[in-house]
Amino acid sequence: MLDIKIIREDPEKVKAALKTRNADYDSYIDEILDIDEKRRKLSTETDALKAQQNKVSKQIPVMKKNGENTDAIMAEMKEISEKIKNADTVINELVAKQKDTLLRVPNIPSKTTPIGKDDSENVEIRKWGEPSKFDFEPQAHWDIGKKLGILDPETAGKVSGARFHFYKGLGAKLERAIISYFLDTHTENGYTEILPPYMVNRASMTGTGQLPKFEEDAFRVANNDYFLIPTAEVPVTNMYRDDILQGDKLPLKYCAYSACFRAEAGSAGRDQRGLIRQHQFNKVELVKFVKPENSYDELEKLTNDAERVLQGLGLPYRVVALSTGDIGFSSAKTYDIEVWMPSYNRYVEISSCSNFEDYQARRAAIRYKDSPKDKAKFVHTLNGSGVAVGRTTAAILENFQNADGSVTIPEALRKFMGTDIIK
RNA sequence: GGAGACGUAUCGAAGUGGUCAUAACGGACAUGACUCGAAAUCAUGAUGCCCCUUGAGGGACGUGGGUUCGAAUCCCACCGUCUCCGCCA
Repeated sequence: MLDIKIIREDPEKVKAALKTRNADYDSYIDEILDIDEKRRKLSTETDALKAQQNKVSKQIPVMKKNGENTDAIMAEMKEISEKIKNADTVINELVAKQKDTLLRVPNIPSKTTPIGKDDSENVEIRKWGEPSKFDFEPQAHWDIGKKLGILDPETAGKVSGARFHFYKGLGAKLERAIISYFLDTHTENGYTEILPPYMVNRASMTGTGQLPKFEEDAFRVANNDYFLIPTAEVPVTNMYRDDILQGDKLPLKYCAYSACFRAEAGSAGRDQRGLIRQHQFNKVELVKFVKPENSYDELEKLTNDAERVLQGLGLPYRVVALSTGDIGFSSAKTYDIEVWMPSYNRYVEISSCSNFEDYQARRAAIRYKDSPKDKAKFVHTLNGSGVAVGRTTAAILENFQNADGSVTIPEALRKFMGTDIIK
């Protein structure tokens, strides 16, 4: 959520900044300002009435004690009371409308985010390793998985539906090994491990920015107002919703494995085969709560921490800075890490590392104080996949496949797998 | 699922319709005294948050409604916590 104060101060600047997202929020900003003006005017008038009400309410018991008649003054107060009630109803409506509109306006991109209309204008920052080369015709991971008997989307189609998978035997064990390897690496690197709830309430989904605008992307539980989490970012970031943290405890660093659930509305036909786009997938997420002055350094570190696990597996990847037209709704700056995927013959997103600055913190009211006397300030929140597990499985199957259809297990996973090859 | 209790500052907690939410009382915290230093003790002191046209302004007692001239206090709904019973991995 943007600070209403900066919108009030310089609406044109805000509008211009949002236009770099290749979208137009002018009407939202105008509406917010219009409501704001009405609200402030009415609020000031009503506050004066309330001041009078408070004053007289203190006089009434004194008058009664002195045996004076209060009928006239109470009748007068009843009128004021009515006026206040009516005005408060209107104010509440205005506040709700303003908040709802404000919640639908995305974050302002960082000045360091490259300007661009969409993903075609993302900027490659660095590469690690070289795209895998084969002296045979490489197969896609869905074919490898099927032949090895470790991936079974057909049965999942019967049991659940499209975009679900059964992992079997060493396939299931590989997924579990990757999760363990990721978590071990991050905890050794100073992140505290969290296993969060997979269902959260509406306030949490609003806090991180999934609601109110993107409800169709989420799975909602029918008999509760709960949502299946699209990422562990949601429960982990909301751990501190409405809290004031101690400044000397920052930065807080968490890593969390969770299953993730996405409706994938609007992606019909894309990535139909394999593990790339599923309704349910596994992911290890990194989340940080930091002081504003450090947040961009922390973003670099967080991205490096995510890269570390790919390096450990020997998977070739590149890092790109997303352009203003491609960054997510809540983000000010995002680096995507893309792993080389032979079946796509290109790099495919496996992690997205973002600095939200105070956008989520303001929505979720996550603040900190350096000392008890200081004014509470919003923290900056960051998160990034560390990294997507299903896509890692896919990348391992494809990049480390052998001519005979077997797959070599990366060294780092062998202690979890108990084998060096799936065949 | 059934029954009951409870949600007030950093924590415990008092207040159960009015002129103590500048929130009693206690702890924690800060400063000082005592001490080689600490603990204990004594003294003093500060303390949150939100809104605005910054005023001897307004809001805020889990959240949202209602009753009333006036609600932390009474009523309703919801959320959460705890205890007992039932069920259950």
